[in-house]
Amino acid sequence: MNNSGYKTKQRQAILDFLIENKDSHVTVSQISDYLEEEGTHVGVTTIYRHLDKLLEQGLVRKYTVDGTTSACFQYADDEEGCKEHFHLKCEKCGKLIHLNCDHVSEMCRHILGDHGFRIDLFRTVFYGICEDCAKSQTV
Amino acid sequence: MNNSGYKTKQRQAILDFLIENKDSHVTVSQISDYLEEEGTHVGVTTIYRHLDKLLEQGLVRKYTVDGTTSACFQYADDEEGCKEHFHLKCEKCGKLIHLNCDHVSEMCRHILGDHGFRIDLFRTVFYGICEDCAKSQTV
DNA sequence: TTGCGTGCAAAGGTTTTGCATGGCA
DNA sequence: TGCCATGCAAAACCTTTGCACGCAA
Repeated sequence: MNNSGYKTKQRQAILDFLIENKDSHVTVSQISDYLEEEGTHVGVTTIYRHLDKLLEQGLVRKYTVDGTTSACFQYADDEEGCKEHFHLKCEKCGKLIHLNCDHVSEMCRHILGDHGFRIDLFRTVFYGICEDCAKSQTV
Repeated sequence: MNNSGYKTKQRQAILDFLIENKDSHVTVSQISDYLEEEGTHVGVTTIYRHLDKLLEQGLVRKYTVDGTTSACFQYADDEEGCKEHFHLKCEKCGKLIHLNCDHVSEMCRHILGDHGFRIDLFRTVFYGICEDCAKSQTV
């Protein structure tokens, strides 16, 4: 039943990094760059292959964020909190804000209950203008 | 004030196809293939460039759908109201739902008030699964 | 005629595949 | 030892850019 294959240092390094960053999402190049800096070189081929396996096992999620060219991966923490994770993307400065908010979670349930639409939280991005940019713009 | 440029048969052919398929989304290669079959060859470069312009003008929307590698485009009709309501995009059937809902508007104000983020309603799209697809999927 | 529009080719970036070697069990 | 894992190189894609030519106004 254990289909996770051999225990190798590459697999562990990738998994460690994903877990370490489970509150946000990372790209393959980010994983690659980080491991390189750590002194643990892992070929991108290996990273892609492990991510594919982890996807099948449901240990990570894959999604694309509008405006980016590469896929994003995030460790799939099965515990409560992580499913209520939203993204706010500032159209001005490009900043990506990770938002945990009860109001938004509730709206989500409302849309499912009253409109029958199940929102994919990991894929949905709110576009707009962040606080900092709004300030500097108004001036 | 008319920034739509010259009237060319390529531009018209692309626009026609988008309008014809305004109920779902299409990829660049689908546009290219269709026009090729129609006997109207249009280079992909031209298609990309027109789509970029149409995006700027707000005449089309751009999406990414999980499982696909290429971007999806959809004609944006009824321009008016779209600045005042949300959009739900079904990842299964491609349907675009225009949602007028007080709950959601309120959440919008909450995000502006408590998180300082002004959501751009025209650009923001909620990805997910619509009621019909959810039913047929569960069987 | 003027200047944008077009399309080919090439470049840039991400992801996948082939194949020989390396390493876990 | 037997296999899967790894990583390099190359291929396969999607998208963008450079440049010369075409065409709308």
